[in-house]
Order: sequence, then structure tokens, then C-alpha cells
Amino acid sequence: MAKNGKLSAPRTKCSACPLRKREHFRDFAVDELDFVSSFKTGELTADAGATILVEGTHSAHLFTVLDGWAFRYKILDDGRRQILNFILPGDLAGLQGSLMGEMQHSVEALTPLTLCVFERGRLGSLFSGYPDLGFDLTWIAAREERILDEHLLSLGRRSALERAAYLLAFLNRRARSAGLFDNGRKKMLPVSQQHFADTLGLSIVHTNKTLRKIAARGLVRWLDRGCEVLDEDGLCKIAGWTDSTSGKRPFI
Amino acid sequence: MAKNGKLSAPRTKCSACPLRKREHFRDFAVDELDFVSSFKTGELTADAGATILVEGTHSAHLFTVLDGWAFRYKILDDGRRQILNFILPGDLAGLQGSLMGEMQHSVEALTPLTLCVFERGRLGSLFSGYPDLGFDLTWIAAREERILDEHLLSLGRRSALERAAYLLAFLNRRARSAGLFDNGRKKMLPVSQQHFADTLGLSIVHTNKTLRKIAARGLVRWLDRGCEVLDEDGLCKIAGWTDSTSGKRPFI
DNA sequence: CGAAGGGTTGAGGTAGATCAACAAGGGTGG
DNA sequence: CCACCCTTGTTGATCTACCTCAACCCTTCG
Repeated sequence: MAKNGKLSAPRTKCSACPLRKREHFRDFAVDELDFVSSFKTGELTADAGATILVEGTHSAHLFTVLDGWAFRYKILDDGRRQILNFILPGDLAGLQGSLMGEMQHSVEALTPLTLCVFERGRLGSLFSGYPDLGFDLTWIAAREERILDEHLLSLGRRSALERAAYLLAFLNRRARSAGLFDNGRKKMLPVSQQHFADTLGLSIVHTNKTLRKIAARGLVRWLDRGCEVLDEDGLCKIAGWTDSTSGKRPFI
Repeated sequence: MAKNGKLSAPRTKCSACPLRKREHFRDFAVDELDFVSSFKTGELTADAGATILVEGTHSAHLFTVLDGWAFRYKILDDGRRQILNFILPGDLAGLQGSLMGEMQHSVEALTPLTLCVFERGRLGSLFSGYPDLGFDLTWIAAREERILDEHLLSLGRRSALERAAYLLAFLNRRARSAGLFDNGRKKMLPVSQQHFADTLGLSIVHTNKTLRKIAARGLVRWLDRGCEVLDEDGLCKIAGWTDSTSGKRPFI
């Protein structure tokens, strides 16, 4: 299934799911919790750099990230890579492929990763038995769409500096919402400059120069293999971006 | 509701929906047809250039395009505009806003447009009463996601020439699938060079030069306020793109 | 200790932006 | 009817943001 990945029976019970307690996520009704518990057929742990899903293949599973970072990407024949989005705790991976057949992007772990494994074959009973969960799935897909819209605006119309500032603010905000900065965890984005470059659609050299410029202004600090955002509002101002997401969100 | 738009009671009965007959779209079950008929509360016609939905507002409706072309876009404060995707017959508009509240993009008619109007308030009963339609909605959202993924790859990693070739092939393919070329209708894409520029993330001058280059190779022909694709395969080859969508697709 | 993966920096090249004209309709008001 | 404007497309000249190439540094790891 995944290079450097280890599949096991569920270790984390849905009833004890650490995500459900976090402020940003909505809780389940009791019968929904029962269903999701049975929907979850396994747990997958993967090392940083492991490939979880591969473009062009079919997968019998979809996943929710329990802990860690991953990203979705596509590559052109000659190796040019575009990172499409990042996947954080509470996010789904593989929904597109589950609904429509073949995967059209790949997914790779950015850090050590823990995922809940679901059977795609049971999606039908999710929709028929738990309409609210069906609604949630659509909601989740619509949320992804929104993120891609904003990202598209970035690539199409923002300068390198604006783009980089936007991405930093966006990632920081999502990491915080997902609870990755909770109880004293380091507020670090585990994203290398190569990943930034491939997300921003820039060369790695120009990415480096742009990120240095932002660091020189004191908005961000570079760490070993990652960075820490010091002034999210300042970044948003540079990018001309105001995030409008708020409140609790569903997850499966 | 829409500048230059006219709202009326449904004129086209769902039972006589012209889309249902087209090869590319899946048919409804009888009870689904009944539901959709009651879900459709009106019909909207709009002139080319009319604004259908506005970023930052809430809308009580969502729409399916019956005939004509529209597009979704976002703008930055200083007026830079990015077109996110085009909306053709059978496509939904306003789903994001219906699920998540405020619209985060605008929608504008590219040609005279006819839309079915649905009440967003009845989405819940769609999911609870007709799980297959709920599934279809998720499917439709996932399809949009795929398109945006490919578009993101374009903006991030393809050259101007590759990007333009991809967009032409993509639009031509979608128009054909949506049945816009059926029974002897002109095989024209009603997209101005300004629209191309705002979709490709290029300046209008460079867009013009790039499109001329493609026209000079005989892959496309320029008409008054639009263009006609002459060699879709040739365009796909330039772009390094192979479309993998196939078979029937759902719509609401 | 050598190799490999990140990050950093300067020099020079180029794809695409910006600026500036101009042409060809179409619409509108006089 | 003409005179005017506005929109859309077209083309050349110049500029610049970003790319490529080519170093070099540091840390980690086998």
C-alpha cells in the first residue's frame, strides 16, 4: 500500500478520537459515531517521505489524517511537480479517487503520519444511512474547492512575494486550527523550501530569495527543515488576504 | 438577484429536461425526477455579461445551467482578476455558498444564459430523502476539484504556450461533452482573449501573441468574439495532457 | 570520511509584463 | 448621415521578475 507504511488494526478508537475533542471540529451524534467506528477498518502509519496514494492507480481506501502532515501533488512527464494542497489532521485523502475511480494526484507524507483507513465500498451505506455524514462529505469537498480557488488566484495573479506570504499565513492558520500547535507543541511548519517552490510555482532559487526577504522583515523565522510564523497578520497584509473560515467544521 | 437577469417560474419541466437526453448525462430514477422537479423553484435567464452571484454575499439559491456559458472568478483589491473555471450546461453554480455560507467567488454570464433555480434550504431533504442525489452532489464537487487540480498544475508549472493549448483543449472537450456542439450548432468557444488572459494568469498582450502562435500552427481559428478548435489532439500534445474523464456523469 | 540533502548567493539569460500605437467593428447621439 | 466612443484584437519596443547555471556552506548519516 504505502512505501514505508505500516498497516494495522485500528489502535485509536473513534470514541476516543483526539480530533473530536479539539475546538475546531464538530462532534458526532451517537449513531454516527457507531457508524464511523465500523467504517474505520484500519490504521496506517507512515514515515516522512512515504507515498500514500499514487496518481494513475485505483485505491480501495480513503483516509483521514489523525496526526502529521501530508501533501497532494501532480507531476508532468518531464518531472515538473506542482503541489496542490497540504493535508492536515482531520482532512480526507483519496475522496476523489474513491468517487471517480482512478487517482489523478499523488499523496506523500511530509512528516511521520497516522491515518484512519476507510473502505471505499461502504461509502454508499454512509450516504443512505447517515445523510448528515453525506452532507459533511460534500461540505469537505466544497471546502477543498475553496482552498484551491484561493490558491489559483495566488498562482495566477499574485507576485512571488504576495504568494509566499499568503502560503505562509494559510499554512500557519490551518496548522493552528487543526490543533497542531496545542499544548506547547512547537509552532513549526515542516515544509522545506523545495516544497514551498513546488507549491508556489516558482524556482527554488527565487523561492529562497523571496522567503529570505520575508524573514528579513521579521515575519517568519527559519528553523532546521521548516519555519515558524511570527506575524500572521503582517503576512496577510502583504498578500491582501483575509481568511473567512470560522467556527467548527465537520470531519469523518 | 442578477443584473440583467429575469426570474420566472420554471418554463422547462424537469421531465422534459433537454440535458437528460444527452449522451453524456446520466438519467434520473422516477422518484428522483419527482424530487428534482419540486426542488426546482424557478428559472433565470440572463444576458451575456450579467452577474449571477457575487463574492462576499449570501445567496438563497443554487443553480444548474440549462443553456449557455458562465464563469467563476475572484478579484484582488486592486482589480486583478482570476477566472477559476467555466460553467457549462449541466454544471452547478453556488454549491460552495449554499453549503458554507458566504460566496467566495463571483459568477458571470459569458453568453445569454438559462439557469434552473433551486432553494438552498431544501438541500437537507435532498440528502436525507435521496442519498443517491447526495452522492451525486459530492461527485460533482469532487469533479470540480479535479478540474481545479489540473488548472493549478497549469498555472504553476506549464509555459504560456502549454497553458493556452491545455485551456483550449479543455474547453472544447467540455463544450462537446455538454452537448453544445450537437445538431449542427457552431463549434465555437465564446471566450474573448481577455477571458483567456484572466484564466491563464497572463497579460492580455502575451496571451494574444501566444494564441496567434497556436492559430498559426492551424490548431485553432479565430472568429468574431470567440474561437474554434481545429485540432484538439494537437493541442493536448502541446500541453502534455490526456483527459481521463469518460462515461456518463450525474447532474442535478 | 564521503555523499547527499537542505539552504544561500551572485551572474547572466529569457519569458512574459508594461507601454504605446493602431485597426476594425458596433453602438449611440447629433 | 456622420462623428464619436468603446470594445476587441494586433503588433513593436522596452523593461523586469523570475529562471538557470554555478558555486559554496552546513548538517546529517551511512
